[in-house]
Parts: sequence; C-alpha cells; structure tokens
Amino acid sequence: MKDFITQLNPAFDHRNRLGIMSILVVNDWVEYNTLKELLNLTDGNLASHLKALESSEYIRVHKQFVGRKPQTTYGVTDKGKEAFKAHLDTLEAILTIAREGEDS
Amino acid sequence: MKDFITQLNPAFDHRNRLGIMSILVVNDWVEYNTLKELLNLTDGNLASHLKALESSEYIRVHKQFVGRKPQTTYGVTDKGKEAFKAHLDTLEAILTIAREGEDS
DNA sequence: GCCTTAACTTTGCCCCACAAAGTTCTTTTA
DNA sequence: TAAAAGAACTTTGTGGGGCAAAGTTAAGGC
Repeated sequence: MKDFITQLNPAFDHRNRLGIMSILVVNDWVEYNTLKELLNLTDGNLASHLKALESSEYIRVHKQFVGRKPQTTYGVTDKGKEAFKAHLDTLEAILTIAREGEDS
Repeated sequence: MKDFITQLNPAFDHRNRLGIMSILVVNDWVEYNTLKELLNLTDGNLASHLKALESSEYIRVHKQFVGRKPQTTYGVTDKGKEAFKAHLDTLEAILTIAREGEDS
C-alpha cells in the first residue's frame, strides 16, 4: 500500500490538476477560457496550476490570433501523457485494493 | 467534468487519507502502529489525519488493553464506508473519462 | 527508580491553494 | 478619439494545512 501511495505523482495529486490533465489528455488543444469554465477556476488559480504543469513539461502552450483576438490553448506533452498514465495506473491499483471488501 | 471534480470528497482528497481509508475499508480493525508502518507516517502526521477522519465520523476508534499494553485500533464507520465508496465511484468516473483517449 | 513503548498533543514552520486586484495589449463601441 | 471590454496573465496577500520534532501521559519491564 505504501508503495502505491508514494507512486502517486505529486504534480497530479490535486483535484484541479487531475481535472486539467483529464481534459487535456482527451482533447488535443484546449483554450484557456474553456478550462476556466470547465473547472470553475479563477484566473490566478488556473494560471498557477497551468504554470506548475508547464514547468514540469507535462503540458505546453500555444498562442495564436483567431481573427484579431489572442487565443491561448494548452495541450499535453508526450512526457505528460506518459506520466499521467502512470498516475492513473497507480490510482486504479489503489481503487482495486480499496474495492476488495465491497459488499456488492 | 466540473461536476466530477467537485464530487470528490475533500476529506479523502489527499494521498494519505486515501491510503488510510483504503486500508480500513478492507480490514476490520487496524492498529495505530500498523497504519503508521503501512503508510510511513510520523506520529503527529498520522494522528492529525485520523482525527480529521474521526471528527467527520468516517472512522471510529477502539481502545483496549492486550495483555497489559494499550492498543488503539481504527475502523471505518458505515457513514465512512458509504462516503468513501462514493468517492471511489467519482474517481473511477474521472479515470474512465481520462482514459478515453488512450492509445492502447 | 529509570527506561521504554504506545499513542498522542503541542509547537512551529513552510508551502501552497486561492481570490482579488492590478497589468498589458488589443478590439469594439459611442 | 476616448472609453469600455475582453483575453490572459501577474502580483499580492491571506489562510489553511501538511509535516516533523519535541513534549506528554500512562503503563510495564528491568
């Protein structure tokens, strides 16, 4: 059990970063404002989580103009995909253990 | 997605409390020292997590003497079992969503 | 009579999540 | 052309909480 718990990646070990990653791994490029709405976060809060994930090189940023408006989109990197998958595997292992005693 | 994230129970939304609960739901009564070793926690740290879970009425304490040594054991309550199951269900739902884009 | 063990509690630190407000750039709108 | 507004941050400040370490209490062993 200790092993599983310590295998959880601290970078993803928070509900909001779990949410960010879950969205990014299934959508190629997601806009800043979309993330903000989907996760119900304030600007500062979202930006800090994104920055943390970006400096770990788990996500990357793409800035462009759509029409004449700036648009920032975020996507997961290969490294991020891999690390997040490992995190999910660990979570799943814990889930399995924790379900062992279920009545159903 | 927002809904799933907010459905995560804050009381369990931490690796160590996830660990504590995972152990307690599959074992009827677990000793304080066993938890400490299984989770690799210091006294103060473990005690504070246990107290948090206890005041939420998710776990309960049983104190007795074995031979002449005091022994404290912890067990999950029905309320805790239910709440934790809901938490796991939510986690599983997030896992499923996050796995949708997987290559395999 | 001291040392040890169990099981805490207390103390104090430090980091971090978070909200709110300020910032920059640019585009609408009046 | 001035003002407002939106995108995407950055900065600032506060509060909470995780954590280790040390202190505490009560009992037992030696």
